Amino acid sequence: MEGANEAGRAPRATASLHQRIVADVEGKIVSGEWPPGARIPFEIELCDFYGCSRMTVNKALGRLVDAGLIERRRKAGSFVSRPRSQAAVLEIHDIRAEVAALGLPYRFEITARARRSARSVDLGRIDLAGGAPVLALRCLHFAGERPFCAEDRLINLSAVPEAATEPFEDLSPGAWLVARVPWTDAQHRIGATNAARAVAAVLGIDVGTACLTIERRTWRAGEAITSVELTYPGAAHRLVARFTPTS
Amino acid sequence: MEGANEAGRAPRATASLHQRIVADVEGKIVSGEWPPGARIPFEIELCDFYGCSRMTVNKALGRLVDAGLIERRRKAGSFVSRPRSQAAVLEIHDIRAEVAALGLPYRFEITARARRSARSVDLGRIDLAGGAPVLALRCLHFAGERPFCAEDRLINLSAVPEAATEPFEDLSPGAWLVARVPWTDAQHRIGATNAARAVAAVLGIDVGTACLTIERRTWRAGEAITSVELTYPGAAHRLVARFTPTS
DNA sequence: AAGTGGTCTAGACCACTAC
DNA sequence: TAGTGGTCTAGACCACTTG
Repeated sequence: MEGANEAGRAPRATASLHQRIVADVEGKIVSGEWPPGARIPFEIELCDFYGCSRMTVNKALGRLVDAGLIERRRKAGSFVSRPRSQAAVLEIHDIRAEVAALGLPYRFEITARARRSARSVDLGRIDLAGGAPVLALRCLHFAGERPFCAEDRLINLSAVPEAATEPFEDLSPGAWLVARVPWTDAQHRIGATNAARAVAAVLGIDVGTACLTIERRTWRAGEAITSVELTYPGAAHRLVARFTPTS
Repeated sequence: MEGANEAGRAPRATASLHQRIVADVEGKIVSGEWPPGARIPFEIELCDFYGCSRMTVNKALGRLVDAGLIERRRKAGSFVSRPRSQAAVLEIHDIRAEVAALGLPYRFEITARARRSARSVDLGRIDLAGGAPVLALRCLHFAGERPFCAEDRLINLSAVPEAATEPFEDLSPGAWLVARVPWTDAQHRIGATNAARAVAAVLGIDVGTACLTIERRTWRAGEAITSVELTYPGAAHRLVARFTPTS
């Protein structure tokens, strides 16, 4: 075919044509040349410009829709999106990896462990019926000699019965669960609290020190798997998130 | 064509065929039926199964690659990805929207405003050469009668000269920037700090109260746009993030 | 060497919607 | 109603990688 020889295998071969179209249009948008709300060329115009078929242009523009950079309306055309809510991708690293990133040796200790039926105090933390069997764990993570993070976790033993007999010697409860139990949904709540006496004691900080708390609940197919509250000494820790374009 | 009549316009018409293929494969993966590392059917096999052309299957699998659910290797086939790092999507709402979500009336006040050349103290906060013109703003956001969040912002006037004369009457500086300046990269740091006297005074809280701090820096094409530090009274605020599968 | 995915085409029909 | 995007096809060639 003519188009294939003319543009599809163009000398700048390394990138495919639809990738080049994506990059070109993206460049026009982020540079401000095509500002939010502007109409970008119709598919047919881009076909002429790049000397390719409509499918190729359509594929490229489809990716830009997925990326949230443009919106398309039949008969009207394609328009540069107006940014709506920004979304940051917060990577949830394993605590071992967080400590390793600091260049410090990592270890953890299980400081409390109890198998029990879910009590009323648990029900606010994990999405269970009263009386369901749970495993309650407390765990302290160290970076070098210093406590790095205190963990308070509930595991739903109906969903993960193997946890009852797992010693958690090599892998921390979090790492063990991630490796073993696929999750389909989860929720985070991130906040700041003044360290209560008990937390201050285990973390080796003064009472009242600001701490970053991360509460994470995980479900698989609607069934609660685990709920964990992580407490980091505030001065010693920052969550770092990388932005992604509107999505 | 035979395929088009048989499956393309099937009775379950509402979703397109490639969307249905995406949903089907995604279901097999998240349900665990196709565990991480498993090979999924070849394109040709899926073509037979759905009675469609290779392009349609290819489009669907391409989306799953983008979503990080599968990886594809020529000659070998397509495989369910092994989860790497978990990532939570943290939605960065406009503060007005956050307050509105609480059902409270929103307003903000600009409490300080200065145009100056970047000083050494600024350079740690924003990615600029010394002497570059910046706009320094302090802003207080209210939920009802109570202070909700204190904002301390620097704007690079080389990148956004219009900010110099913008009164920020209708839109807060953050909302104004989001609407006006497309960003290409940004970074967040989330931490906890004990309220210093100045912050405690403006937020109406006791000195030492744990506060959630969010530091956000934004760039466009490598040029710093703005840097903002938001301080929320810790007890009054939680960041909520929703999990997404591996990405 | 064979088989897979990666890409592209030229055309088609349809649905939606702006005019 | 006309024009746009949404979707799909049947075939083709290529590049890569595994066996």
